[in-house]
Amino acid sequence: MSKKTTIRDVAKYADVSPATVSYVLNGVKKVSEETKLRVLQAIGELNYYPDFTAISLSKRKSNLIGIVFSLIDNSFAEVMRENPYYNEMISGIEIVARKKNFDILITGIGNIEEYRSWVKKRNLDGLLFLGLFPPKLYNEMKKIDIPIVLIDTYEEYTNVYKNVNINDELGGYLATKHLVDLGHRNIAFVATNIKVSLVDERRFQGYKRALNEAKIPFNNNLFFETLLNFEGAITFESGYKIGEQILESRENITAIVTISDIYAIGIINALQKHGKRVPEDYSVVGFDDISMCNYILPSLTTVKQDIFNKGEEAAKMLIDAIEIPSSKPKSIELPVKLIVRDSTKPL
Amino acid sequence: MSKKTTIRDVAKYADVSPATVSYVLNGVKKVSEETKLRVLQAIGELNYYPDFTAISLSKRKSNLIGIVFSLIDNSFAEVMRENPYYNEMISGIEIVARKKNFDILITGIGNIEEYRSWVKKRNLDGLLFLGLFPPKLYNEMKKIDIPIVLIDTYEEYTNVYKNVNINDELGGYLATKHLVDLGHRNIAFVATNIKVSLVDERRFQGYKRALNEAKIPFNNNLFFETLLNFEGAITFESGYKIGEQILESRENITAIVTISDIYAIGIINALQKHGKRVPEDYSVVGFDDISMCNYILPSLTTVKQDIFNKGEEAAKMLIDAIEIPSSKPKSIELPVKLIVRDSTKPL
DNA sequence: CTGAAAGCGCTTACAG
DNA sequence: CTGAAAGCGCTTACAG
Repeated sequence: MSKKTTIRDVAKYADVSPATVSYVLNGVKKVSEETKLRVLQAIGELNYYPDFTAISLSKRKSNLIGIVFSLIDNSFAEVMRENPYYNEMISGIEIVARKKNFDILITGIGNIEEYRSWVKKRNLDGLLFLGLFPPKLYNEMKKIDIPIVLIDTYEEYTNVYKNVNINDELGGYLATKHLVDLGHRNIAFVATNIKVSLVDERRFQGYKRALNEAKIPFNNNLFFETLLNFEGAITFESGYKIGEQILESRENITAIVTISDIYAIGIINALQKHGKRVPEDYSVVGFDDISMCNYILPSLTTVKQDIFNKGEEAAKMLIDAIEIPSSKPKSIELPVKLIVRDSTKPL
Repeated sequence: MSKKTTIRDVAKYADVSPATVSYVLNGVKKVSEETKLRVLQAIGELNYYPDFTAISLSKRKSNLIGIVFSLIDNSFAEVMRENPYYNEMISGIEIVARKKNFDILITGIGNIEEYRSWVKKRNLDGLLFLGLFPPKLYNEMKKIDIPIVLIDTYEEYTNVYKNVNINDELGGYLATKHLVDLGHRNIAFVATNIKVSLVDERRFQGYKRALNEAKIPFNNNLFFETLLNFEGAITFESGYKIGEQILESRENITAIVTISDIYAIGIINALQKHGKRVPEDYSVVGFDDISMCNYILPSLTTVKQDIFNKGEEAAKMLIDAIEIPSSKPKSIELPVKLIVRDSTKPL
């Protein structure tokens, strides 16, 4: 194996100093056209690629973005495993990161100590947080002086960090309004946990607004939560269990609003396995519009959000913040849209 | 913002040289118990975290593993987007990487030039390739002197690199045998492209072996391919289209073997939308056993592979190779298992 | 057992 | 417009 080509080799070859090579590489200072050409040619002939590690060390900038997942069982396994949601998001992030010459590092964070050491060790330029984290972590974040963009989080943190969200309240409203318009009155709402997930809380507000407008009183027996703490993932399995609870309910439920397509699919499966039909017996609305929605029977009515674009926007925001460090906290709110398919029908 | 704590600060605080701090950090050479204690304490009190960038530069080792996806449209978007397969795999990789103090960098590779510069720039310690790449890339790989583990690839490359696979031939055999045992004779086989994907080719061999054993002649009209080149992703959509082709077939097909659950689900959807029933009119077998298989109706009979474990094994193999560079090319073949659910029935 | 010094491959005031 | 030199934060022969 040959020795690595360094800036010094290029300098020697082009008969200039390493500093000059660095100048042309960085487009800094005025280097004469003639010299620049010689250097560029040397770079080409020697097949030279600058070493990012060295650049990071001397520039104090790594061109590395960390994507942080909340953890379960010491791996982001559970969170990502079933839900194509995260695939899409990461895809969006990656595409803009690469365009801007950043690489992405993915990790799950199990505890604060792990987080702290990880960020410090790697000299990350910026961080993207996906989803919900324990409050302690947000405090820890403040101590670390790099740009952070939060995705799918609300409330107190919003005022401190940048973030990108969708109009969750409207999403909950549209889903519910759709069912109300179809004549449904006993509409269940299925969330993870609205105390813990402010995203779900907003959607729940939208649900209540739609009921309110239709003069339908809120009935707490129609409200279902799947999780008790931060450690829950959205899985088909927990959707399925909620489906069974709905079957046991005495509230004469005819329609169901959920905060995730995964839940909706799990619920529908439970209903169908117990001999109920969708949408004849129950109308069901999902949330997200993952591609699968089109390929189950019945196809799933859902609130669409552009997850890929969410990833893109978050990455752009972060990279902007990295490049112009003065930028202030701000929020982007992306639109949502109701997609009507075959899992809902008039009562 | 306070200045970063360096090894020098620690050294000063503990009243030793930076070299000594480095020794205790690396557990190298014998440092006296007493000195070591002082250093450790200084590290704790100053809240010191070694800078990986600096370590990388001086050790010539980044503790970074690259996960490389094959690309479409300049992002790994399409490949990953619909298929939870990759989630699981990455989860498995991440969990062992983190345990061993490696971080993972994710990228898609659009062209060779991009690949080359990416690997060189980042001083990656090792590479994991997911899926299929153009032959040119394999040649390029050889030139770069770092450990590589290929996942889901076969043939000439196998002899050069390490890789982890499953017993694909057996998978194809088990799926087909199951249908044969149920009395089916006209069994379709759906692949991406067996010229391009040796994985699919092996499964196809298994399919033919099962037919052979049952004295059923191979009928080329029962063989369906979805892709024409390297650029295809496995999507519900292409499964759906194959489903429509199957409906149009005059071969009196009663059963279908596929190389992916995603295809199977797309196919079933097409069949159902056109008024056919599964398994009454068609028995369908998937491949992979993604979690969704349990939550569609009918639940999907499939060939299970442990994707998570595949990721773990690949990461272990790679890290071993990084730590003991002498290790030779080798292969791991993971088992497969038929999971019978409701999408298949006796003819 | 411990430390001074050179080096990893780049960047960047500073001087000319 | 160009270069010598110091520095980024570590590691590692080498010497003692």
